Amino acid sequence: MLQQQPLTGNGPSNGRGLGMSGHPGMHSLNSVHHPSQRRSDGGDSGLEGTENGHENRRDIGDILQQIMTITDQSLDEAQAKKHALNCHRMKPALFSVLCEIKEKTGLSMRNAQEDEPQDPQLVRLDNMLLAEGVAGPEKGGGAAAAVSAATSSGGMSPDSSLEHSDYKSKLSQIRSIYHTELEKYEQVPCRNRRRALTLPACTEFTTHVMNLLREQSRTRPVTPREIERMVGIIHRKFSTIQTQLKQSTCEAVMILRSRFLDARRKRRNFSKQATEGLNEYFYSHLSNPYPSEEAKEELAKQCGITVSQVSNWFGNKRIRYKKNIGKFQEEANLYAMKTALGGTQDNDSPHTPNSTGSGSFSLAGSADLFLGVPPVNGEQSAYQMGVQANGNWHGRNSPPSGASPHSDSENSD
DNA sequence: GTACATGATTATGT
DNA sequence: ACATAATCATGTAC
Repeated sequence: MLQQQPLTGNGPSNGRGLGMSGHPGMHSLNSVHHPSQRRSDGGDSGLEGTENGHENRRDIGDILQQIMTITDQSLDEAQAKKHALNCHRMKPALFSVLCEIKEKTGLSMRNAQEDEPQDPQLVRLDNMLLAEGVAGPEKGGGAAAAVSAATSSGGMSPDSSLEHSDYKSKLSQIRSIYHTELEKYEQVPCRNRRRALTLPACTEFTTHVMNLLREQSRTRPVTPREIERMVGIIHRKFSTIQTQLKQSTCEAVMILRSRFLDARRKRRNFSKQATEGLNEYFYSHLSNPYPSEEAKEELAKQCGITVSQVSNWFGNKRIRYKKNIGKFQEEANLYAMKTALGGTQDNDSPHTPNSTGSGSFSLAGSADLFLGVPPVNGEQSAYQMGVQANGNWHGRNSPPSGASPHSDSENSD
């Protein structure tokens, strides 16, 4: 009676009938749970018309014998034999016993670590890919946003648009490779499989293995549970591949990004015209070399650089000039001359020296002031005045405090 | 290879 | 937010 239970077909319904379609009772035997007694007598009196254990034992011996010799036979012979065995009335019983033995040996349990909790590393990778604009929806601005985020802090190099598009194209290359690959490995749940026109490799492979195992379960003990486990293993393998793909994609993006940032950091000297324009402005506003925002914009346009580059340049120039005025005398002279003579160069300037505290510096007005003064001996030349009167420009907030006799207002012209 | 020039970055102050 | 000062990192001349 115990043996009867499996036959009532209460086993899991998935796997049912697969590859066993021609064998009534087979599917239920596949999922037999405690048939241990069955082996003891080999009886199975419940099985279709078995008269006695004696005959059964002979049957089984016969079957085993046939199985043992099957590999020695030709393909055709073996095929025929397989079919015959398949139809043998003892097959279901034997099958279930073999399955049970297999289950007990733990053979099929290998690699059966179930549950795969969401890997935190994978989550991180996903987030990163999303942030970099590789994963997620293709929004034209994705890559650009990442780039501008990366560059917003500092000034963009003048050819940033070039590098920009370079970065973008490289990133979209990575993106497309990533998606092509990911498609292969993505596990499309069987239920939604119809959605995809081309099956991802994972699903295809899984289906293939499942079919193979089902087919093989006709001739060797393979339980549906085992098939399920195998599917699990395959999925895990594929998700490992997926993780690796994500990892290397992240790496590629990082490399691309660092290269881009490096390129941004790379220093390229400004063109001669640009330096000239900047110097002209600087020396013609020596008393207050703080271009206003508009002046900076103007200069940036004129020199083909960015506003922040202009700011950098002026920052560097001021500090370096102040540090070593003597060294810059010749240059100052030159530009003063230039400005005085041609003046053409529209540093025309709205001489908009930065509004902040402009009033305080009037020491040496501007170009015109040091025009006539040859670079005497460095230290005392009129050029320094802008700086020297009271130490430096940044006293510009503090009133001249007597240090500058002839000044009360900034008059750059 | 070295020294210097120069654009960019960073820390700090206002 | 902007300026300075120091520093970094690279370009360039020798």
